[in-house]
Amino acid sequence: MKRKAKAAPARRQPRQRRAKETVEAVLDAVVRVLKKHGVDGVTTNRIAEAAGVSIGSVYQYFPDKRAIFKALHDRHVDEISRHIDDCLVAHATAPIEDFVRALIEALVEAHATDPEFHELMTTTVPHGVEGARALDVRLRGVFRLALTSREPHREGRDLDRTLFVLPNMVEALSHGAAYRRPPGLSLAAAKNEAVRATLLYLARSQE
Amino acid sequence: MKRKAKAAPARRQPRQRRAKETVEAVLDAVVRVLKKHGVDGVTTNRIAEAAGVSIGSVYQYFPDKRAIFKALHDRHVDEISRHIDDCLVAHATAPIEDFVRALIEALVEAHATDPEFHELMTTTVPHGVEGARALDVRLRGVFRLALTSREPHREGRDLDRTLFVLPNMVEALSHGAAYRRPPGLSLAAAKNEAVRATLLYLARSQE
Amino acid sequence: MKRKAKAAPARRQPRQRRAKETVEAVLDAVVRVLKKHGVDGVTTNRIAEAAGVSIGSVYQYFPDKRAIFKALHDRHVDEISRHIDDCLVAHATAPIEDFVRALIEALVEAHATDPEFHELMTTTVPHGVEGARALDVRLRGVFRLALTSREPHREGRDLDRTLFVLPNMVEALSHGAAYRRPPGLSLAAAKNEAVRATLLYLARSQE
Amino acid sequence: MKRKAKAAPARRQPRQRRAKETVEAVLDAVVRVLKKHGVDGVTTNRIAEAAGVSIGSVYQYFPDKRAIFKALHDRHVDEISRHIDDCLVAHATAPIEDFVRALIEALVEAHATDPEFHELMTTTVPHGVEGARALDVRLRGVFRLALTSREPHREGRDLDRTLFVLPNMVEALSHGAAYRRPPGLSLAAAKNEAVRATLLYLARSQE
DNA sequence: CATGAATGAGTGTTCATTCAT
DNA sequence: AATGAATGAACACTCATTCAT
Repeated sequence: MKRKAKAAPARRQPRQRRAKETVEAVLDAVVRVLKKHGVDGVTTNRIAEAAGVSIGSVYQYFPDKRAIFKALHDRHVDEISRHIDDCLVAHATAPIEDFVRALIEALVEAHATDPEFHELMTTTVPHGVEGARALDVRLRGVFRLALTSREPHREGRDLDRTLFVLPNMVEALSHGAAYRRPPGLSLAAAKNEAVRATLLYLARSQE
Repeated sequence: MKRKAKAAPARRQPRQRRAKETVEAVLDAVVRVLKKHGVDGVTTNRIAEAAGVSIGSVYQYFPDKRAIFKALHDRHVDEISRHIDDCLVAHATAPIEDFVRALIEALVEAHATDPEFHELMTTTVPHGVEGARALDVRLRGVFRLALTSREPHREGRDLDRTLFVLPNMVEALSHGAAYRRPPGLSLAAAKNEAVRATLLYLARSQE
Repeated sequence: MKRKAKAAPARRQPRQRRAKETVEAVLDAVVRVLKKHGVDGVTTNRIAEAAGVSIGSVYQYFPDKRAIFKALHDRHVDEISRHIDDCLVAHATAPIEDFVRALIEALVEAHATDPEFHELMTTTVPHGVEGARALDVRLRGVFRLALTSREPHREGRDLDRTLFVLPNMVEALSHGAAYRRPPGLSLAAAKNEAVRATLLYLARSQE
Repeated sequence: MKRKAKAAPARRQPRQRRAKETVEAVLDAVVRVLKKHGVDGVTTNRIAEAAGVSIGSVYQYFPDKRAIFKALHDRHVDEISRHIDDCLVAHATAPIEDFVRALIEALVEAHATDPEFHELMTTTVPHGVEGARALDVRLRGVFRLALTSREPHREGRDLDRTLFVLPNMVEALSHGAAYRRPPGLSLAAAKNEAVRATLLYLARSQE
């Protein structure tokens, strides 16, 4: 019974795995081509070659070139989102300060791994307006959760103000620590100061 | 000798005026084309048409297409820089808090005038890495001046940390107030909170 | 000896039936795709999908795309040829006028069944030069037979002239009656007039 | 006065002449490429090269490839139409038989000049359905005029029937004489027989 | 034999740039 | 200096065809 249902997944699994692999290979290839040839040097054929697949296969998985860039941005957002979520659940019951510290450290870490790539992505690769907002919106949602679960009485104007400053501040300082530090400031020092500044604000956010 | 240099001035004045006008017309045209056709719809011929000049004239003033985008970014940076400088001199002797407040208000104002354009510029128009850093660097210089002129004893690590947080914070909150507010928060409220957060940090920046 | 020839038949029969079915399915699919997507929309993959077979199977029966179109044309020519032959044998001893009438009626009928398809075939689907001539040549042969069997003395110039006009006339008026009638003329009326005009010529063809 | 009005045409004339020349060069190039490389070998770049213009210039005058083919067909239809019109006015007061004879001779002549090209056009180059009908419709209009101007009392069913047969017959026999003759029949003989057959029908068309 | 994912040569087309007028 | 027709390198993308499964 249910033979079909059983048999199908067994075969679709490798197919989906293959697809996933190809998609990943293409996105990784974009990064490599981007670093080597610059934005204007990123052609679909070059991507295919760098990915080790045929140009036809690229178009099997992406409707057009823009979709490739979009997928790359989305992958980044997804990765960051995963880190954010991990922090959220890991410090669900801990003081919010711990969560904020962990969050900033995770974000800095994520962007410091390959700052060149991240900077190229945000400054040269065209990404839609909504793409730029995605992380901001997500961060806001997470902070809303983190705050209201701990201080259920907070709401309205006061909360809105805090939820305006926190995401923008955390994102800017994380990026800044990763690749916009003043010369002479270490990554660790920048990270610590980012945390300190954020907690400082958080402590007096509801005045 | 120097005949050329002597003969020219009489005619160069009008010529330079004409040139300036054309350059401005082209840059304004880019903005219009950008809004109407999207980034991918910005072609040099379309720019020329929208500017009311021939494509040949565009190339009289810009070596290539990238230069046009660069000039547009530069114009924006210059405008912002002018605001920053104005604030700096206007509050040279006033408490630093007054300067910070005026600065943020000026920046928010500048970006709130045409948020659609500014967001398009930062998210869709390719701008070199150094272009993205220009404002950051400038802001850092200004803050260094503002701080050291008032508190000559501040220096080293402490100062670096402050000069890391302040520019990133001010820029992010200014942009955020202009076009990344949470729904339900007014521009004025966001601006005030941006100021409050910044001053909060500033007050305890040297701990 | 002839082992292969002996062993195969038992299995070849069903195989050939299967093959015939697939070929027919493919050709029918071309017609459907042609009507729905236009000539430029006729891709081999779309044909395969519409035929309910894999693209690989299509290439099992057709060496390349042109062969598919050729087969479609051939099928049409074969069908028409069958009608022509039927008329020929059915009126082998009858007056030639009866044969001509029956022939034209059969041809009109054949093209009036699906005029859209027939018009698309002749106007948009590329068919080799020889393909276009096939029916003309066949028709000429049939008329030669029909005439010489009845009037053995006819020959030479006179016969050539008649064998030039008749095929062209019959074909043109048959197609015309099916899908190039003036507005306001019924299919039946056009058919009758086509017969009348042809018989008129035939009656005085040897002057 | 009216200086502008006078000056402009003087300059637009050469521009339009140039445009016309380019368009003609492109269409002529298509014919050459078609004969040398076959339909599938007709690429836009090859056309441009054969025409001695850049591919960019081709696209200055034609929106896409199909438009090039369409223009080629249109040019043919226009040329034929001109011949038809010439016959019409040249024999406006002469007996209709003279007009028909002149018409067929003109059509045969027109297609016999380059039968290879004309046959390729109708059998291999994709042309829209309406394109195929254009000449038929035009011919019908001309015959209507020729008939009603001479025999004003003809109308209705009778006229419709005649206007169905004549265009189809004339077109088919003209094409046939040009490149579908039976082997052994000269062009002149075919032409004469085409005329004879048409006049035969015309003489008894209103029975 | 059937399948359909993968291939990649080749195409139509764009658009930044030039240069004769 | 201004013009804008002409250029052609280069690109995104398609689709006939193959072949491993």
